[in-house]
Amino acid sequence: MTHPSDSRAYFFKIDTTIKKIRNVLQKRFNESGFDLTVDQWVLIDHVARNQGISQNTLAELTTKDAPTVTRILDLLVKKGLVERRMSEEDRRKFNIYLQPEGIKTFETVLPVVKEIRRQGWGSLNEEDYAHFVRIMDSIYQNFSEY
Amino acid sequence: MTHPSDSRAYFFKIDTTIKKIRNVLQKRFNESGFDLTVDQWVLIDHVARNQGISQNTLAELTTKDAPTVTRILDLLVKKGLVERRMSEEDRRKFNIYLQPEGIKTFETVLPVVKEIRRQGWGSLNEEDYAHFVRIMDSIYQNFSEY
DNA sequence: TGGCAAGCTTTAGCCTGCTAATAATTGTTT
DNA sequence: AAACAATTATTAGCAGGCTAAAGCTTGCCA
Repeated sequence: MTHPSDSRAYFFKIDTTIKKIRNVLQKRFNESGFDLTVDQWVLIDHVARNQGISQNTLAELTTKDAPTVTRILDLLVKKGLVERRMSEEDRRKFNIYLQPEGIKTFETVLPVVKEIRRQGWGSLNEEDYAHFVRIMDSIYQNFSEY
Repeated sequence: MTHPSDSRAYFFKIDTTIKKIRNVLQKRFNESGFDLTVDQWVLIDHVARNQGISQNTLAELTTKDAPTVTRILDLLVKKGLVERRMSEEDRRKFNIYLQPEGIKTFETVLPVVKEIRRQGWGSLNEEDYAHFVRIMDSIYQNFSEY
């Protein structure tokens, strides 16, 4: 291999790693009795930190597309974790709020997620993190034209 | 942030990066008139390099699950790119082969994929690649118990 | 003011990822 | 040899990612 990019390895490695992370999260959720998918958690996490956020902004922050946000919110509403309120200023928008049950879920799940994050990072250090961020951002930027 | 793992940043960054890569690949496929999804390409790539491979092995190599491999192969067979042949030694297995049309597709698409790999890696160097591999493998290993 | 473009959300349709269950075949064990 | 376990692939069902198109609402502009 003359240059790293000649191998499919780096696409594959990223793909494999994120799959692993998602699997571990989901399994831990299931073991813990959380009736929640990883992506449902991602939305809850963002809503908890941005009560009243619009679906649009939610989509931007999570890099999910609008239809996906709609569907995940449908499920969360059905579970009673989240509420859509018509925006006062702009009737095209919904403001999304956690219901009491959603707040409870957030507070219950967050420590578990944090623990998994720590476990995944393991003994990697600040310098590794700097490398990681620099490399991932670089790849992203190299595709910024798209 | 006292420790990198306290932030959701690294899960998110990996997720965002792989999404970006997939989007770029798919758009370039579409622009180039390839009637092919990224995951269909991944299977073609592996079959091209391992003619006669079983679906099971294909699943392992691509870290896809068996049902997904079944469905993607169904599509590739329908497109006439790939062929399932019953295994002689073990009638539970299929051996997968590229059809002439599939070989043509492989040879046409490969240069485009290579170009995108190079573009994504940009001016990152061998040392960066070593960091990248070490960090991603480390994360994966930290979850190896699962 | 009336019309038209732009923005927010939803719907529909396809593809992929995951689990659980099933069918068919092979391997093992007694 | 017969029963049982393991392996390979498929089917079904739910969830999420993507695009395209539609319905409302808002903003702009003539």
